[in-house]
Amino acid sequence: MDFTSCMLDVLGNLERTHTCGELRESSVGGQVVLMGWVAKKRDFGVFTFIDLRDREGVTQVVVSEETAAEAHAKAKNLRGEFVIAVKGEVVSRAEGTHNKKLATGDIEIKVSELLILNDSKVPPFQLEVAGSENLAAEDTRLKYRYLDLRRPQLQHNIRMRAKAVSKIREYFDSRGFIEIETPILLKSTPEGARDFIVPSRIHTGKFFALPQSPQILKQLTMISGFDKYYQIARCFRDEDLRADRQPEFTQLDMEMSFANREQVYREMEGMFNHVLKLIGVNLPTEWPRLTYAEAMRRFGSDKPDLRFGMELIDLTTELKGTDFAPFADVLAKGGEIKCIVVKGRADYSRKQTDELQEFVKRYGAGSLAWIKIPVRAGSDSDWAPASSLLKVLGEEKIARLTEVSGAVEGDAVLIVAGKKSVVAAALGALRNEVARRENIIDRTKYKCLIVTEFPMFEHNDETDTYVAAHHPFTSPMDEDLDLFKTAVNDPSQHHLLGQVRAKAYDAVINGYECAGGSIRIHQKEVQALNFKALGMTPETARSRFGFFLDALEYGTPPHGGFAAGIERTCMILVGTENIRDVMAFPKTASAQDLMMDSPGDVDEAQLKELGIEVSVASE
RNA sequence: GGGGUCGUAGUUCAGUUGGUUAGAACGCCAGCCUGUCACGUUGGAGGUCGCGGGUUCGAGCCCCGUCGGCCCCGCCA
Repeated sequence: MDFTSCMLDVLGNLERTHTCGELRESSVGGQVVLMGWVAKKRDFGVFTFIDLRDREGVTQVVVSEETAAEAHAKAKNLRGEFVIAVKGEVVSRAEGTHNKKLATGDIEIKVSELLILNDSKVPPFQLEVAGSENLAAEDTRLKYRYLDLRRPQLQHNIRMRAKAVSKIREYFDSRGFIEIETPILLKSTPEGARDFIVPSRIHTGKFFALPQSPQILKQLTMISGFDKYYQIARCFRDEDLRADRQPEFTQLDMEMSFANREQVYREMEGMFNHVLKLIGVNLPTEWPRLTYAEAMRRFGSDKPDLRFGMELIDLTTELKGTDFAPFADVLAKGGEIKCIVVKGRADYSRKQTDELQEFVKRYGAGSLAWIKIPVRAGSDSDWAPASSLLKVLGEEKIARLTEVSGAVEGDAVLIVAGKKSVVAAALGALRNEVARRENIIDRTKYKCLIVTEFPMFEHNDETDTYVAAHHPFTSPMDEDLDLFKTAVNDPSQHHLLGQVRAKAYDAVINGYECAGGSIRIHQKEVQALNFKALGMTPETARSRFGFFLDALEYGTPPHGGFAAGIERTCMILVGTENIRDVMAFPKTASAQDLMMDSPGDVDEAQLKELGIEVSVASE
């Protein structure tokens, strides 16, 4: 037993009357009991100020030697993060000692009794520091996540998340959707992301898999006749992490029968509009729609941030027939040359354009060409745009490109040439990067849209095969059904698969893909066609999805739905770019939990019982 | 799988061309203080410079390797 624990008090029958965030001038004169953590102690000898903190706020309490000698003696022993209860009178603060920074700053508690309910070690980092840049490094805070969560910012984020989920339930309940829980222990399907697998003890050598999403199960609830389903579903994907990706995450999962795309859009819009009201944002009842093709053409992205313009401009036509070899080469291979215009940055330095060049190279672009149009000073006869392409294209061509780009004096034009997918990826990312650097994004704006008509398949260049762009139950567009049949059944027309569009869609807010979904295939013939398109034999399809194919044969209604990322939605609600800011107990970028130190070893006995032997590959 | 970047006191950081005893602020500990709220004030403690190896008379600094955090590409139906 150490020294401090000898002097701990017991709570007994004492009951808290108020939180640390609610007392105001109107409560003056009342007797109250507050409980919380010591955020700060200011000792003045004969009296002591304590900032008492709980989840609702901070209240200043005063302990005076003169009026409460015993409590004052105890207060001497208080340290940061001690847990205390104080009993006392709410008093108005003296003239000139009000604290405007505190919601409770007009009053304080004149303590008559003080209980030390628990002590605390000195925290490994300071919970309250001025400026987020002085916060302890994230790994330190993650190791002591329970302490980091005491910070008002994280308290706010986690509570906002709870409110968002509550709003989602409120919305779907009111719309006649039924919440149905689906199993966490499922069967592995080697499609898509890597599964987390769980060994079965009873069936030694067999494994469950954790859901990447409850996709098939929610479709089965439609076949079961529930008509409208939703679930706040935990999902697991064993893939590498990012600032907005964790191995386990939560999604709002919904599905509805007898619905067309517009009806699903309405629920998607309705839900987000309901949730965004939490932060006082009113999104349009009907969101703008953009086809995938148009989004890629204009923004180089299937999740464009519409809070700013800076759209991609096509220079391909203007450069047809150029004898500049790199461009001619690109055009001969069916590639394209596009640009963005950065307003007012004709003053980009060599260092800055070099940095932007390095940036686009990450996306496979060979280089970044530029034109800078200086502001003409009076009757300057030597005035001319500067360009990295001046020598190879000539002054006249540069002038033409400038005109086509729409750039004016003072602007910079950034040009990328290459394969269509590379140009889109590089310029789409560059558009966001430049907007961030130039600080042209209005953080008070919320811009949403629905991206429609995603491609049904993506081409894999390495294997020269087509893979499902969404998932293998996504319905093709009615208009593309004949094209789809031809592409699948005529091997010589296989490449047409790349042109088939799906009834798939995403909801995008401020450049974040917040939800995605599709109308599903409900007819077994079309489903069989799709498996064939993906290179699956009927036998393979049966072994993987037999139960589902069986179900499709018993009167499956037309149906569709979507899934929305809870974390990404919350990131928008609280204005963070870090997914860990909206999860109570997140993992690091290497998929570890620094607090509980997981993943960890298991006992040899446990492995034996499961019939598992671990052989770590030696190097 | 690949790339970038960071790692110095409990925390945030500084540390010059490789050169004496590695510094600052906050925090912590002890004392003083009747109105603070970033309290003030006096004094004090606190370091495996991520880890291992190498070069050198001498390494926080240079080289090689390794571990970890963050970010990005691939991946994420």
